[in-house]
Parts: sequence; structure tokens; C-alpha cells
Amino acid sequence: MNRYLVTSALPYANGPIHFGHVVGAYLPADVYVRALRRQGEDALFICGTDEHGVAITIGADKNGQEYSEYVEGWHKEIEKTLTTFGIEFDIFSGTSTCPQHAEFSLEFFKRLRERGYLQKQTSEQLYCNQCELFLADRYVLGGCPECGHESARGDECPACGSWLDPLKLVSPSCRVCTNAPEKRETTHFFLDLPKLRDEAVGAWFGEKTWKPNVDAFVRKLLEDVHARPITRDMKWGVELPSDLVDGEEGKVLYVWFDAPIGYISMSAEWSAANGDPDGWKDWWQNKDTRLVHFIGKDNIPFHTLVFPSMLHGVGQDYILPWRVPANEFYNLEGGKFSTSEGWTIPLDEFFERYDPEVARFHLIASMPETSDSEWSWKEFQATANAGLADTIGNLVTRVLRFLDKHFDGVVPPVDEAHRARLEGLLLNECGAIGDPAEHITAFRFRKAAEQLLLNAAVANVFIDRTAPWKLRKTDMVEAGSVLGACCQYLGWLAHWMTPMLPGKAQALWEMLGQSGEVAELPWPGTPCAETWQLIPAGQKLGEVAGLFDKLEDAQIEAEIANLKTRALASSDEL
RNA sequence: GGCGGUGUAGCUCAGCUGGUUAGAGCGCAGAACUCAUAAUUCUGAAGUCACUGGUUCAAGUCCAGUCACCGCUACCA
Repeated sequence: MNRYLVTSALPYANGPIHFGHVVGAYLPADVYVRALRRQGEDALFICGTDEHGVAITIGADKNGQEYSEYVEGWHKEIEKTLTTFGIEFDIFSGTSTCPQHAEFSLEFFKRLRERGYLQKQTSEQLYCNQCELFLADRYVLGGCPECGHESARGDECPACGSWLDPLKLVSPSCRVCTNAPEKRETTHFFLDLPKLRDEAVGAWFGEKTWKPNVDAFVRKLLEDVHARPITRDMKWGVELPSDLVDGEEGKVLYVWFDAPIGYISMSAEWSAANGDPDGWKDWWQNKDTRLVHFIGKDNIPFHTLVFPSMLHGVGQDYILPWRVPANEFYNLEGGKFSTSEGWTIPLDEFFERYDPEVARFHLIASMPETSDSEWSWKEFQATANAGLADTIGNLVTRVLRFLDKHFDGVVPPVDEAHRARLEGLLLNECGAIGDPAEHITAFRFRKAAEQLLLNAAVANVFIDRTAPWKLRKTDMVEAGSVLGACCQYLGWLAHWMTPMLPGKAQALWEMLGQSGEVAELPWPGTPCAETWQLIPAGQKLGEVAGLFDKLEDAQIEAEIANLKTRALASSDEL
């Protein structure tokens, strides 16, 4: 049997996450894991915050906070958001707090070096005495040597578009503190990606089938891959003991290098917490494990090329990714999500007014699977109202309230006299019933959401065709058979809802008078004549309530207005 | 500048290796029904598939060019 090791891109602990992050990497992974588990598969779901790097030190300094304090704040904030969305990791750790992280990261460095995959290079870089920092290109400002423009960035001149070498900028200054940086020599270690590509990783990539958006991009990249530096001179990061780096002091691992190792160290933290310190090996070094990375498109090179190179390079039988279902980007009402420009929806505010499960469902239904897509308030309203409230929610109440009124709130039997005809009608003639989990495990999330609604519509057609409100007046037994069949079908619906709408699924399950967690039962697939009756006749129903509230036009218009106000307010501040 | 992507009904998006009258949901129009959260069901209108040229018996689907938008461009994480 296969087991599934599922990761979501580590969110950077430097700010809040938004719908784009959630829909790109966390929500699909959660839905996927829920579907796998219901199908009886063994799955481990790993995530945590990425907590090192310069951007974090600058953010913390600006706030006057210790790095660890700053990171912890964002870690909690991000975790809260993900929890509200109902995303349930087996562990949500952090690269600066995971007890195993430094050890694993240093082991990677050490082994890669021993095995000849690291090169040492010395170069001159700009160093800011004030900030005590080697400046990344984008943190240097200065005059453009090409066109004379006064405020070019270290990587590119906004006026003439030239590609710049930060060392050649005229009178450079530090973008953080505005002091003039000086040139300093420094030595760094580089990961020899071309060598790893030629040895194994290139062939491995070529053999696999990737999503089209991954394939074209990486294939090109592979042709022209360069060695990448994996060390930096700074204080915040996984510190390299000087004996590992030929006596150099003050080196840390570059954050992109240690971050993906977090997937492994966090797995080790998880297994240690479960009393089995070596348990992570059963996942990471087991050929039967299918490693699945959920990421946004910005992370594609790291997860299809760089991290696999690292895993291969250490030579410890680590498995390489099985699938990388990368999503494209998610925009907001025609523009990019941008916290700094105020073009965003603060999620804490959002959740004061909206049901997280409805948001979950809408995000799944509009996921940027093949190309960029976007959050639109009107579309959200349509999903919430026409999709969830009208199609599913109304179906539930139309059946259950009918039973409350005319059948004492008890599931009626499907009488033998009508069984064959009704089951033929319901299962074959009222629309195509599909298994949402099949789409989910094939990474077709939008399709899965669509299928769930189509399945619900089948019952609406069935009810219209059988018209139990008429039958009730002529043949109470037959009316009971119809409603009984509907109850059975609602049971299926509750099952089908679990990966995408776990809370609503359980609520429906309880309305049907069922006890226990529907999510813990085996996945039923699609109904056939032998299997479709799940709920015993005579079962007393639970209390019936609306599953989904409708969203008013005025409310949605107010949200769109809010969005614009927020962007304006933010531009005034600048 | 280089590389990659996107451009399909009013809106949001599907369309795999080219093949009959180009699809879905929402919205819109009409009808049926009245059990239900004025919900549901049925029917319908609506697209020169960005533009130009090419390959082919046949192109939204391949090739070239043009335009628009987006991403990446390696010491950013």
C-alpha cells in the first residue's frame, strides 16, 4: 500500500496570509488529505512557518522586537488563520522553534559538502556597517551607471531598465538605514545544481509527468541552472559551526536552503512527539511513500529542482517528490493581493461576518489550477447563495421539514413496491452522479466542488419528478418511499461533503439522526442498487436547521466598497 | 532585455495528444411547480475562441509575427 506524505509550502513568518496563500497551498492539501484518509490511505500532513532570513530581521528591527518574538507573533497569527479555515496539519511547527531543525539542516550541509556538491566562492559584496549586514541587491539604492537616474535599485534601474551590478552603483546607500555601505570580501558555499542535474535530477525530472504549468517552466530552467549560494553572513538562521566551514565565523544557512528541510525536521518533531524518534524515516526514506508538495507557482523551481537536488545529493535514500500540484496565482477583484497597498481582505474581519466553510468551498470552486484566477465578491455570493444555500441547504430543509410535518420526523422505509423504480430514477435518470473524491485525488479540485453541487441537484430533480407533496394526498406509503430515498441520498451527500465542507457534513449527518463522526467512516464512493441505503428506516431525525445562510446584495456591495476604501486609505498613508 | 504564462459567451472559468452545429456555473428571458432558506425543475437567447498571416482535407487546439496583461530573471524568501 502507498502512504502519502503531504506538505504545504511553509508560509513566511513576516506578515499575514491571505486567500491567495490559502487557496494555493493549504486548502487543497487539507482537502486532499481528508479525501485520502477517508479512502483508507495513510497520510501525514506537514507544515510550519519559515522563520529565518533577512526580511524577518528587518521586520523585527522595525518593530523593535527580538527576532524570535517577532516570528512567534506571526507564527501564531498564521496558525490561527489556517485553523479558522479548518486546515488540520499533523504538525504546524516553525524552522526556528522545531528542535530537530538545526540538526537536520547542518547534516544536509555536511553531507552535501562531503559528497562534493558544494563549491566555495569568494566575492565582494556591499556591507552596511550601521545595519551590520551584507546587503541583498534589492536593499541597495544608488545612481544608475548607465543612464544616470538617481534612485536605481541594486538589481535593476527603474528608468532605463538596465540590469545592474550593485557594486557599480554611483554613491550607493543602504535602503534600510540610508548609510553608505562599503565593499567587503566574503566567502560563501554554493550548491552545485548543474552537477546534481547532470548526475540524476535532470533525468528524474524528464521522466515524470508534470502539470503543464510546471513542466514548460522547469524544463527551460534546467537547461540553464546555476550553482546557488547556500550561506549568508548574518545572525538569524541556522548557525554554521566554524569547523564545518573551514574556520569561517558568523555564517548561517541561507533561508531557502534550510526552509524545505523543515518538511523533514518537522516530520521528525511529529514522530518524536508520538514517541517514535525514528518514525520520520518510515515516511521520508520509504519507497512506498508518495511525497506531494502543495505550493504556489512562485515555489515551483524549489520543489521540482532545488529541493530534489538536495534530497538526492545527501545520498540517504530520501524519496523525491511524487507530485507537485502547483497552483497559479489568485488575484482579488482584478488586481494582485497586496497588503502594503491595501488591496486585500483582512481575514480576521472577514471571519467576523462569513462562514469559513463557505469561504473554503468558494476558494475550492475558484482555485487557480491551470491559470490565474481571482476572488470576486459577487462570485462568492453566487457560490454561497445559488450553490450552497439554494442547491444543498434548501434540499436538506425541503426534505427534512416535509418529514417533520407529515412523517413525525422519522425516516420512512422505501417500500418494496417502489424500491426498484425509485432507485432507478434516483441513481440513473436524474443526472450524472460522480464521486468528488476521485477528482480530489486527481488534483481536480474545482471539478470536485462542481460535482458535489451536481450530485445535490440530482436529488432536486428526483423530488420534482416524484412530487411527494402530491403523492402524500393519494398514497402515503409511496410518498414515504420517495422521502425515504431522499434521506438515504442526503446521507451520501453528507459523506461527499466531508473533504470540502467538514463541519457542514457533520451537521447534516446529525440532522439525519446519525451519531458519531461521518468523517471517520469509510468513503462510500458512488451509490448503486446494493449500497445506496445507508440509514435505517425508522431512524428519528435530529433537529433541522438551515445549513447555509444567504448573503444579501447590500452586504456584498458594502464589501466591494470597503475594498476600495481600504486601498484609498492605504495610498493616502504613503 | 531574456525566459515563461495568459487573452474563449455580460461575469468567473473548462476545453487532453488538431476533427461533426465551441462547453459549464453565475447572470439574463420564458414556462412549470408550490414540499422547501421566493427555494426547485424545464426551456431558451447570447461567443468572428485578442489580432494578422501560415501549415493542414480539417485549428480555439500546431507554427510565425503583432498587441495587451501577469510571473520569474538567481545572494528575494
